[in-house]
Amino acid sequence: MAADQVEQVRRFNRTVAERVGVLNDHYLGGARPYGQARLLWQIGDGGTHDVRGVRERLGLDSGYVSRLLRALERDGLVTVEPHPRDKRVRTVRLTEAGQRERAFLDDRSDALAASLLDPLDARQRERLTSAMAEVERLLTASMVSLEELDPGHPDAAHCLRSYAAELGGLFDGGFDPGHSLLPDPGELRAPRGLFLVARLHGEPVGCGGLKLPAGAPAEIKRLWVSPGTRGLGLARRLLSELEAHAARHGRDRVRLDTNKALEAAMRLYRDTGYTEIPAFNDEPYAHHWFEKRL
Amino acid sequence: MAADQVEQVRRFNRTVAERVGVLNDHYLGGARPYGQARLLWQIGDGGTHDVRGVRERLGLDSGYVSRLLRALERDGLVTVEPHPRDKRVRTVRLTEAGQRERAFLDDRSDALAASLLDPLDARQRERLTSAMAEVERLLTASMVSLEELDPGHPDAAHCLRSYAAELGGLFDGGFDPGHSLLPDPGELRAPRGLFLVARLHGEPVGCGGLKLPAGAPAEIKRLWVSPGTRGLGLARRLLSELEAHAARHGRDRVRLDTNKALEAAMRLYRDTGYTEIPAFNDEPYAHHWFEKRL
DNA sequence: GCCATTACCTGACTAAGGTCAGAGAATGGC
DNA sequence: GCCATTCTCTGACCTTAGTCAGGTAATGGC
Repeated sequence: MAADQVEQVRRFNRTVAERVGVLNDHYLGGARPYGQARLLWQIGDGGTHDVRGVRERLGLDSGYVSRLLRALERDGLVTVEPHPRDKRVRTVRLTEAGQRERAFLDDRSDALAASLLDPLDARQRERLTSAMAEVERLLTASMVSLEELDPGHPDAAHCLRSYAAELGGLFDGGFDPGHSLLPDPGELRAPRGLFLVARLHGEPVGCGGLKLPAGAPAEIKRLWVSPGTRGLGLARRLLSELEAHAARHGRDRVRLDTNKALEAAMRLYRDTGYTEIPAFNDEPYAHHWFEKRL
Repeated sequence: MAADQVEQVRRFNRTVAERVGVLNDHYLGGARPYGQARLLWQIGDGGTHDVRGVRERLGLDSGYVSRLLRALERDGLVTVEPHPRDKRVRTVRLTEAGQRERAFLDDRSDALAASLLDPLDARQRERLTSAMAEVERLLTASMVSLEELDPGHPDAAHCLRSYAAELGGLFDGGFDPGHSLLPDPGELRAPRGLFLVARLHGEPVGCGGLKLPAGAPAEIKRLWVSPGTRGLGLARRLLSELEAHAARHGRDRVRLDTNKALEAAMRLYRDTGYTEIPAFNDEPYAHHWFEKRL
């Protein structure tokens, strides 16, 4: 890794995290302690929420949240009631005053953002916001982790279901994995193959499988990226990781088949060094076959 | 201001401040409390520093710093000694253990930065770091504030000295403000004119003066931006602010003269709507004269 | 030599953010 | 109906990051 890139990231962390933090304190501080504000924000704007769920999303201690809720209750910003169906669980909702407070915090946040944009001219604002979007996008991409999972794992299954559902909508005549050449994802289990799941904040957001048939090229299967995380280069990363696994298992070629409806996928294959070859299987859903030498 | 830009800035603040913060805690937390780490960092890598100076740069309470120093001293990371020439002042320096600790924090910071870059491919790293540099640059630009100061104010005087020193190096035959048409910056004092100083973190980093002669167009003088803050659009901002002042004082034209050595300045003038006109004064250091209708 | 000022230290205090170990009530599986 | 589990709450406790009001020693201007 280039040292000047590391240095740039460090400088960014220092200046931005610090300066934005200072401004944050200036604009939002004083109004309400950070913990309470976070809670207020998470509870949202009117609906009821399980305390449990809120706690989980914020990753806070149960006792701590309880105390924060008492504080907000004392100030008349929230009401807490037992869940109608499970009286162990308690639900929380904002009162009108709570919604006003939340709107106030919202305004302060807007004011903070505006104070950053205000001294800049139109062109600079444009450049700042698009650079911010880029940083955000790439940081998000870098928070995605890949993990080798059993295809039967709930997260893997989730991805496979999403994959099938999406293809069902795209292919003429739908898609039924039971009719494909890979009716059983168990073929993507060691030692006959492997299955990778990509996660963002713990949620599965993509997957890819590799078949490792004995004495034959490895084969990419079930490459999928969730709609919300496209454009992060995730498919490319899954693909290159699967290729690395294939190489580690002694294969010098990787093959795959794909459907004509999957144009973005085919573009990816061509961009990353795959070339189209004649059909090497009789997968009913495939129109194109590709190969790459590793 | 565009609402979607405000929204983008807010999203950026949330995700970046939070995510980088979390990673920061993960990598740097536990090692040493933030306050101590900051102090350790500021004391630097071997030399001695006045406690006073360190405190000032970090903007911390004297009592607080004293306590932090005691803690670092207890851990054998720093030694504190009276200043040889002024025994009220105390100087602090890192011990060897302190330097090791600082190097350790340094490594952790590098590891943090690397952990962000690591999952990305070369192209993405390139894009991330350049977007980070852009964000940093523009946020720095937006932290610059303009203030109307008396030209005799120490910060104003600092800018004027720097201006003269720089021109002295650039012009054939040097530059002596005493020989220019504005020997006395007092002409840039209300009601005959005004003087703006740009500050970044309190330090003066640029200036610009406006002469408001009765019954004549306003005149831009002494426009200067410190070398370290060039490329932030600061000159453009000073210029447009001065023009706004001129308009507020009822002028419909602004004029200025400049030296042929100041190519960047002339580019700026042309870019922002100035057109070259015949000499309107006999300024000995000028080769070009410009005017803009407001 | 006096005295205001400067630099630092100490003690007392505060608020926020958080952890941990139960207690108590409700629930679900058997 | 019993019992382990789940969910929330409470009390006790801790660390960090400060702030504020003096106190002490050294210094510099007069």
